[in-house]
Amino acid sequence: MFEARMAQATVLKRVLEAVKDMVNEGNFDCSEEGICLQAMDVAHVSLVNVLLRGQGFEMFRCDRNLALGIQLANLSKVLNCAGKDDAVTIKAEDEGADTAEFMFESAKGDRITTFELTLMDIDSEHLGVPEDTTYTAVIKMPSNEFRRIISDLSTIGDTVTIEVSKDGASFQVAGDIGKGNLCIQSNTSADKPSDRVEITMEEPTKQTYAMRYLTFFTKAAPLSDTVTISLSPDVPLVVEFNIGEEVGFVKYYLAPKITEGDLE
Amino acid sequence: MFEARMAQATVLKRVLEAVKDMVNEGNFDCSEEGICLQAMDVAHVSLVNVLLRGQGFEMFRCDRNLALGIQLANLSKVLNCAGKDDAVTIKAEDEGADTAEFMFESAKGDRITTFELTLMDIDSEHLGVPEDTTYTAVIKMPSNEFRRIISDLSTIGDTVTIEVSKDGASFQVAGDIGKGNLCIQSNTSADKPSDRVEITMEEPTKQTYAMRYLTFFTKAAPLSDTVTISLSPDVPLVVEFNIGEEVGFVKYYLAPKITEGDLE
DNA sequence: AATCACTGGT
DNA sequence: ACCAGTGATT
Repeated sequence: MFEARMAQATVLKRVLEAVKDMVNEGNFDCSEEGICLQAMDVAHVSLVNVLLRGQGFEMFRCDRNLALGIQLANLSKVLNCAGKDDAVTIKAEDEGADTAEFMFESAKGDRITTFELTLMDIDSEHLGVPEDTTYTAVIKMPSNEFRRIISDLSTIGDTVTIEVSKDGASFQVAGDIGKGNLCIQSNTSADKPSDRVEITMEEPTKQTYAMRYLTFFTKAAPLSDTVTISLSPDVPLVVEFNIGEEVGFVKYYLAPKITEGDLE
Repeated sequence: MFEARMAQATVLKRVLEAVKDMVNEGNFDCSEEGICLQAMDVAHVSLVNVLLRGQGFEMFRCDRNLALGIQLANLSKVLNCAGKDDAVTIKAEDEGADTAEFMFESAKGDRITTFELTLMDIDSEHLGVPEDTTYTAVIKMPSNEFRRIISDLSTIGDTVTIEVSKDGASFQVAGDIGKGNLCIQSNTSADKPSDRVEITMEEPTKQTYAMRYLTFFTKAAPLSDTVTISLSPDVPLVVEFNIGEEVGFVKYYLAPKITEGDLE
């Protein structure tokens, strides 16, 4: 038996908003640790890794590990039926469950909605989620600022070069109408901690990425006030949004583009 | 070398909002006087004349006259990447520059964005901007009120007749669903000077104009609290928005429609 | 009043 | 997946 209750269904809703445009289907791997989803986008270019820890739930019970194979568009539809302040309870049988139940309860308890979502068998492709990598450059900034940067620059071109040097971090783009270059500096003294920008650099780093995927990644901004972007030469970029203090995270990975500079 | 810095990028942004729907491309003529843009709409029916005086800038340096040929949609895209309180600096080389640089600096100075916009050669068609004309009727009113009048009346018909007489100014429209007639009177005693309406009349004047272009003209309303509309029989109407005290202006010209009345 | 963020619709 | 309209916020 698997059963978990989350006070804020909107958290789950936002998680789905953060992945559904990129990934069609995935296994929600339930274990004592929590619920984990790892999947690649349709083009197998980028990877998303979601964890909702058991302790982030009001109630969490997982007798045996199980994988709930879900069409994300369907779950998203279901979650859109949750009210503003609804709590959500997820239930599934242990053995060969072919449905999962999602129950929404309004804050006042005067409305209960349940959905049974048909599960599917999904091959859990082996995904090489990079672990314990150290990065040569890390940028922490307000997630809305990151979203704005990507949205602005995407009007100019479809690849972005991120360069971290002692001068700060710069986002560079080139396209038909011209070039753009946006620089930000560390700002560790903003009034609100969530407005702060922290750029840490082991060594100067410059890599190029496909804008399209970074645009997908910014869909997770509503989950978190801040985002952390970690890069190193020739290894996948990580864009990480933490959920609550210890509730979980959404991490995206994206390999850099091979640029002419790399061939020299 | 041309270099100019304006404290409020939003002024430039609004100027572009005021012209880009009407005009596709134009030369920004830079001289010691300032930056001037004159262009006709795509149908060559109306004319827009923008001046940003050098003294309206925090810094203005123009060693030689030069014409920056710009696709207005592209510049508008770039300006939309400016933050709310950003300053903007425009730079171009003197000789055969094929790009212009637009640099935005956030108020706190912790974010700098630069764009290099590709320039193009644009034939400066000779535009007969009417000068030193005296008008038989002039209406000065709050720009939002003018915007509202045009927006309201445009739902009824596609031409508007403006009539200034000793009774005030009236805007008349006729269409399938009926007729509209909106009258305003001088009101020189409103608390806020910008709320005042001043109608001055040399002689009674009545002319008809295409609504479509007046609607374009109202896009400049965010630039100025007040608008001045000047008309005379059989010469182009002028709709003028001043920018700041002495920063510059946006003026639109539109020839009256030949109406049956004129043929009598 | 204007800008931004969010939601819902195409 | 994008856009536009609406609502909240400064």
